[in-house]
Amino acid sequence: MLKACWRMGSLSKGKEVHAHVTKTGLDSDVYVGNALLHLYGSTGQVTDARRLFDGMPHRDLASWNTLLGAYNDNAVEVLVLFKRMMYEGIGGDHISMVIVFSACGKIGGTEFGKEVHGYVIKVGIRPALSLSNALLWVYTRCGEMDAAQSLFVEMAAMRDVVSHTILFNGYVDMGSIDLARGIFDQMSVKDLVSWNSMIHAYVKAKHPKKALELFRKMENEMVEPDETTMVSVLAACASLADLQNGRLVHRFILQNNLRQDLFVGTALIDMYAKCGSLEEAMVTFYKMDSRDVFTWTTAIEGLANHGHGDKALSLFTKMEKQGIKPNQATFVSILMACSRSGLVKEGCLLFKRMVEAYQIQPKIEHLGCLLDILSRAGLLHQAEEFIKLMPPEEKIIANKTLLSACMNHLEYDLGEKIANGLTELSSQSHATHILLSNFYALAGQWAEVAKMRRAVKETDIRKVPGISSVDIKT
DNA sequence: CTAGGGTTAG
Repeated sequence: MLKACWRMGSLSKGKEVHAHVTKTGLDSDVYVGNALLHLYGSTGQVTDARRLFDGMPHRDLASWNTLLGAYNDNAVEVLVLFKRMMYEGIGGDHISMVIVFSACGKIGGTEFGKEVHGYVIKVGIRPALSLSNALLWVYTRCGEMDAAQSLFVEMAAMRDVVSHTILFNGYVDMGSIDLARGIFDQMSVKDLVSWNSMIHAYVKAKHPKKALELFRKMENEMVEPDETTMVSVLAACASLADLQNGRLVHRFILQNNLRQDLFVGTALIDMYAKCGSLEEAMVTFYKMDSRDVFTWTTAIEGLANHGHGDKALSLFTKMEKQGIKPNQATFVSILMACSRSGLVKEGCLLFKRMVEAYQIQPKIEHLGCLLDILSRAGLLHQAEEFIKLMPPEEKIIANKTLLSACMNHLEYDLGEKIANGLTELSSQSHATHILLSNFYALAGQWAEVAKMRRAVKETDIRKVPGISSVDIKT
């Protein structure tokens, strides 16, 4: 009965059964208890699962494993619970270990993983395939590809699709995409996940054409794509700015009855916006029946990139009204919108709100946007003050931005101050010398210009084009 | 009861 409930994912029916079982006293049975645990765990009711577990008169290993499984999204809780298991003298089996290893991989800590590995050897749990795969995953997640490779070799007799996929994804994370492809091509059995992984790897590595090529190959081999495939393929179209192809993919999604979930919807919005069709992006946005912070941020970014700062702002306001909490990426988009559209006051207020109301630590992207906003508006002294708040390693680039702004606004005095600072701060970079040379030329300080030209010649033998002409933006 | 894949940012 309870099995039927969890297969249907019906929590309410399960609760009815739970009540009935409690009345008849059947709930003291371990099997019934475990079934209930699974029901709550699989429907995301982790707190209920925990309460039930704590109140169970009898528990067996399956009860512990089921609770571990319920905590699968919370790696720290898994490790805490496992420590308690060891403390209470409950020896885990290979199922517990798979969950625990997975948690170690998510946290990325090798120490605990190694500790657990030692425990597995000590207790003598047979390294079943699932356990070896989980360990393989821990190694790849911790960047220990040598260890992963040798474990993979040890597993030669029992490797499956999952082992291969874990290994080549490890190489992808290291940036060795060709190595990854080599493993992928050698796999005699490929499933949906391995295809999706390899396609996505090309998208991540900025090889969108190869991603699309592989997608076609997947179709030729009659493997049915799913939503995850579509997200990667849409991202590939977006980075190629290939609207025709993007529309074809959209049609493909509709024709094959693939779900337009949050991921697919967001990828569609991004694709249309990046391919230049803001209208289709916004139609997609408004058609979606649920939207999360990614969806909103993507739409705001699209509006910003198309120069609609005002619309981006009102969408941001709408988002807040709907109770969606913006994150740091949202603020990058909205500040970018302000910077592009010259919305000085709004940009400053939003920056303030980000720090004060949302307690988001400004990252260099945010600082850069605000600096841009101030510089373009000619608020150069405020920009100068602002640079003082930036981390030292960003000050050079920030001062270059400010110096360019000084040139655009013909602010020689401040410009000279910045230029002097830059001469001291800066490494002997070409770009800096050229910028300084241009500034001094604009300010009519020919002695300094000569000095900078000499510096340019010293740092590079190559002739730098354009050095003798002064670029004045009008 | 367990393991591998997906969305935002010059």
